[in-house]
Amino acid sequence: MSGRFKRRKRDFGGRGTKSESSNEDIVNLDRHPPHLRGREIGWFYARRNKERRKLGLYNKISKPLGTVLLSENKKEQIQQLLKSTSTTLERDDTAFAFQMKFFQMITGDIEQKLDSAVAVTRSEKIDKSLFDEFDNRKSNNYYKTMLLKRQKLPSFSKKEEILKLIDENQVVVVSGETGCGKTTQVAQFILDDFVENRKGSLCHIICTQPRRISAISVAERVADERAEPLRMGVGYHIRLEKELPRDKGSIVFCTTGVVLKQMEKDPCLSNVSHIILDEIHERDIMSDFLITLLKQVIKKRKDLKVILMSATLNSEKFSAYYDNCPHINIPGFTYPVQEFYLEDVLQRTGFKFDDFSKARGNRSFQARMDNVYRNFIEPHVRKLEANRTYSRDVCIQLRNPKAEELNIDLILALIIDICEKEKDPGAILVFLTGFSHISNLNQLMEKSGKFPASKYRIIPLHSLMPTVNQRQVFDKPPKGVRKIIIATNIAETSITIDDVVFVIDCGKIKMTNFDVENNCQTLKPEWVSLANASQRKGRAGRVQPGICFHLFSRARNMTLEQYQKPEILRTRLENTILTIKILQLGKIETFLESLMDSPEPDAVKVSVNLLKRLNALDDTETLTPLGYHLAKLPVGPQVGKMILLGAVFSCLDPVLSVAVSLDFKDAFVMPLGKEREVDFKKRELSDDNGSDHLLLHMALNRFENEDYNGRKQFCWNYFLSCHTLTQLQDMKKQFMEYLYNMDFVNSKDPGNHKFNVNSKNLSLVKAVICAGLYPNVAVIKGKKFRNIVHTIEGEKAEMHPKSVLSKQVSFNTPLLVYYLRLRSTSNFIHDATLVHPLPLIFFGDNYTYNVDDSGTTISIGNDRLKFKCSRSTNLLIKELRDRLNWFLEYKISNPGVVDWNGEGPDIAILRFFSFHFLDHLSLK
DNA sequence: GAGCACTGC
Repeated sequence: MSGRFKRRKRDFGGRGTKSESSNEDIVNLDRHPPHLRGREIGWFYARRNKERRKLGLYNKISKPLGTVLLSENKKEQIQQLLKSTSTTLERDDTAFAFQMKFFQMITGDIEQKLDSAVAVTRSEKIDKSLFDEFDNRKSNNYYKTMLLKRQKLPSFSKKEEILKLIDENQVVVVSGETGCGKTTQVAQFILDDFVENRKGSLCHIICTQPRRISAISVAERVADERAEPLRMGVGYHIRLEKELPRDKGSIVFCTTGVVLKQMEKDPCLSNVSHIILDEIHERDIMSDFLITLLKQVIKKRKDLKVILMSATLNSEKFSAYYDNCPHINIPGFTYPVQEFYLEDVLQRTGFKFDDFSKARGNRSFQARMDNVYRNFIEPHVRKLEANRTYSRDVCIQLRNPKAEELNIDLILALIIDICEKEKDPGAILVFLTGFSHISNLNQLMEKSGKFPASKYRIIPLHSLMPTVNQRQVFDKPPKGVRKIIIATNIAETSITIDDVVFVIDCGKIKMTNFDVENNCQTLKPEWVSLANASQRKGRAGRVQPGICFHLFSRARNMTLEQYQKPEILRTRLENTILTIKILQLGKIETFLESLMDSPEPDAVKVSVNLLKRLNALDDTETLTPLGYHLAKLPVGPQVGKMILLGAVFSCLDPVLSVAVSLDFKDAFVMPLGKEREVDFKKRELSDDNGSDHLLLHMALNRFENEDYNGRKQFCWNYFLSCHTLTQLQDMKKQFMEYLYNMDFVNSKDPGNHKFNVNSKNLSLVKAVICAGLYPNVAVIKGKKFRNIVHTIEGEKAEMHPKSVLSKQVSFNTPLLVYYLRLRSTSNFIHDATLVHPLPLIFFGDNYTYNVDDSGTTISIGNDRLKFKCSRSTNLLIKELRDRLNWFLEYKISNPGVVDWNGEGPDIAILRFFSFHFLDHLSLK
């Protein structure tokens, strides 16, 4: 048995994969091939340089970044330490015991677990009490009035048909537009039917919702309709908040993620009789995942009923996916909304675009695109000309390529026009793409002088603006005052404003995508889908007939996609892959191929490779002990690793603050026009510590240490959202629960001193952040920081202006780690922490060294980061690094609270590492 | 010099 768990040469960071290039021949050529002409030559060099950068051949990363120096005194200390700890780190027996336990946890598959599924059990006593309760309620006056209202909903007329279909089939698709009442009624139909037939104890319904707010509000609504408080027959369960109803004879509204997490423990969904998946047409990852997973579950649980609910458009797709299961459509009810398009708006306002020939960026490219547009629009304009429904001017404007760009002046003209001509005093809701457009329009409206406060209430609405939580969005304004809301697509689903009568839809939406080739996320405006356009339109008809203006032509409307791309095709897949693994769904590719829409194999490969590099998956794509823990934590793998190391290094509180802020969202708000002030306050709070991540810690830490009034004041002073900070605080507590269940901590208070021995040691906290975020490393390019950095993948990137580092001018290290790189208007790194070389040398993967005439060169991460040092320094660092990584791997495989006051030799290494080393290493 | 929107026992 000895040697089975021998100290391995592997890094804690895991093995890496060699970078590959399909263009090696190009990279190696010095000059372009002679047959190329003109622009082709330029493209050749651009492409070559990009490839070279990716291979690390063409930037300063290829050279050593400096020399690592250790003082003689320090060397002496390390030698002592190595001597004193050399014999004690092999603990084969305990490690092996854990391995066996772990092996049992990760092998096996979901089929086995499903085999043990049992049907929901019946209790006649409960059946009777539920029946009596229901019978009593029928004479309750409030219930009766609510019932009258419910009976007016279109879904009520289909009640018997829906029940019959569900009774006769295991899977049913119910489709219907907003207003048909399917979300609130279908679950009640089922429950009431069971109760009335004296089998209420057999009924426990889960209904999933894609958003937290809808889960709560639907639950409250349904409980109200049943004239009972929450937690009797109706409840909800979302992350961090739950009001659960009784076990039997009840309905729970959950977010999809909650159900998926529950299925990690109980894939059979024991005790559940019906699962309703609502809003599945939105195609978010979690419901796509659940739809596929349920396909396996229902094979073994024949008594479990699945009801898929979607919008009407495309609902056949879901039915087809479930072997053409029966499908019922409920007609919707909303007030009629008249739709107008760009040509109508131009006619109405007489608006004229700028001359399109004015230079806009890359001229030749633009000229080509302009031509494409003119060819596209010409047939449509010809038709309009023939019909003579629109003026000559309108046709001229439609031919202008600028007609396809988002034009704030046009929107302003339209708003003014509505305000002048439309007698109805209803609110106007404008859909824009983002912060800058909202800000611009707001300014233009102010400057125009046509919107005095006495007659208009203008409300910008964006997730980063404090207005989101304010009442004024929903309040009906006084008589004679018109409300104008300028919003992002937050007003499409998340925020519902009832008194809207006019909608202006700019036709664009910002979408994230995952660019596999460049291994980065993108955020770019795109045309809306028909589903978006119709959702936006629907916002005008909630209380009375309305009008919707789409700012694109009818010709463009014909080309729009029906739906947005499913989320699973637009995002990184690390979390999805970990979920597949923890649910024991077998081979990653096989499961992903069985989804309704499968991600590209390359996208899967990129994510699998990162997970291997993080040492979460081994070469056979099996979870490692680290991977097992990461899959249990509801965060991305890098943030999860950071949390685990925060526990081991006893700096848990600050690391948790950073982790939850990165994974959820930071708490900073951005009132319109206060951008500079916010930046200033952020820098003040960050105290020049060279880290956006520590800033997140500072914000939460200061908040937690204040009393109620102090918190309010603090949030006000530093542009922070009290609500978000409280949520973050709750999330920290939730992670303590997880860590407690995993045995990494033995109490649930994140501030407990036992887990925060080193929390004031910010160098150590930074090192833990670095260990988590690796391999997201970048090198600052010049001596003077001009915001330009190179990632170690060889991508050129720019520091995002919101980062505190974007204003910093001098640096004591050329290295930084980051969480998010997002390509929007530029390739931006959104957040960063400056790090010294040593944490990278210790936590990076693929440590190698090379000795030649010029001395010793250490390199990290497949030769992407190089440092010079003396021979003896290299040997010491290497040995210390091996010990540390071995110990960390041991700790992860054998979770337990690290006793920092203990005298064990392993503690000696951790203590040495955290107290004596991190900032004392100089780089020349 | 810039920030679509969601979500996790």
